[in-house]
Amino acid sequence: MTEPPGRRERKKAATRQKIADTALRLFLERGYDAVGIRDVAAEADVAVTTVFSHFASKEALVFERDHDFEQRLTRAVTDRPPHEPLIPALHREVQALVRHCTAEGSAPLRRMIEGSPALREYEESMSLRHAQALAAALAADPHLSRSATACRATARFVIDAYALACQADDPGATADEVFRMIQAAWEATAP
Amino acid sequence: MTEPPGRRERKKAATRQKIADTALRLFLERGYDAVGIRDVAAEADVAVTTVFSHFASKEALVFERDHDFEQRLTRAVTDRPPHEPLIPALHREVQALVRHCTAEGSAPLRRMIEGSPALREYEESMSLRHAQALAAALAADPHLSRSATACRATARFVIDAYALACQADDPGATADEVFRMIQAAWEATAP
DNA sequence: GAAGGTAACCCTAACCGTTAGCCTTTCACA
DNA sequence: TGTGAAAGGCTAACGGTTAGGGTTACCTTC
Repeated sequence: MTEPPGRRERKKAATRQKIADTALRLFLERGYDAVGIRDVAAEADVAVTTVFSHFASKEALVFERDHDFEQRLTRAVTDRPPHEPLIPALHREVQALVRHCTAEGSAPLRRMIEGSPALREYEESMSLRHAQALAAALAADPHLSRSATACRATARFVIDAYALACQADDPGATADEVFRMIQAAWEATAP
Repeated sequence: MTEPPGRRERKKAATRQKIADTALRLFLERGYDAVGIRDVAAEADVAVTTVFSHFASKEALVFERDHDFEQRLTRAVTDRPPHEPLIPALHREVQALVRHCTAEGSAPLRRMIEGSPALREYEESMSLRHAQALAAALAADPHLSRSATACRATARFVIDAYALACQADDPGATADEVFRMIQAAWEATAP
């Protein structure tokens, strides 16, 4: 993953990283709204067009590492031991993700996101994509012969659990409680 | 509600309506992305600033009548007969809302919304607000002594049911199926 | 190792949604 | 009738985003 696949791609990755690091630093220093794309570009010493060739939007600069999220959720489904029940596997993974997102170091970032309507909206739309990916993973699992609707609903419920837990006072307990509900909902779909 | 409370307010309402009608017509004629705010303002014969004094954003022009939505959901909770079970009441209301949204005349509008990422994202963020209002209504109901987490989760599940049903091939059956899951989830939270 | 192709990057200028500042008209109410 | 305020208008600008067109640096192939 970190091996050199050619100078060109290494330079590209370095540029991307420099932009992301600079952006996050400026956002945290001065506030998201107070920093313009032109500021980020200038500070990272690249052109504005270069920023947008690496990131689809200003908001995307903040959520650089969210590829993980989707993959971790779907892998919690696809990579679980055979015959391991689905919901506890998802529960465990969500708990880990919630801990990651409510960890000490993430507090300023979290506060920034909650403070910006644009960022909250963007995060919401990411959640929708994650739910769709998770629904696809559920539908593809041969051990779970559930309807497409049941898969889609369960996927959204799991994303809801994550979102609720991240904002809750006691994230762990909240995730536990919501997953009790999800477990019951899932069992109600048994064929 | 439709009585004349003074000329000024009538004129204001007329302006607002004219803007909304013009916008929707132009959007459907030429496509959402192909119509600018300046076009809408010119065609409605008002200033751009007037458009934004009536609507918070371009997307809001499309969802003019969504105040209904939130109120209908919360009223399905607050106005239901005493001791009527919660979930069937919500189920019935969601079915009605889904029928409304998948009716014949709504097809072009629906297609337009689905075709624009900006509109989809906006609708998502509206959903979040609706879920919060519904969660508040659930938490306030004296007959349902459930935890705040249970209320919030159930509210999101209900919104999920609506969203899934609106996009499904068979909206009615989809809502039924998801509400069977919600019923089970809700029962699992009984104190 | 030289030649050609192309990916990454730069610059300029613009588009579009949105807002600020300030002015004019029109209504409500004393 | 006069006065304050709300609704609306005009102009200019800001900030995210993109198009167009050029330059450099890397990879490939001979």
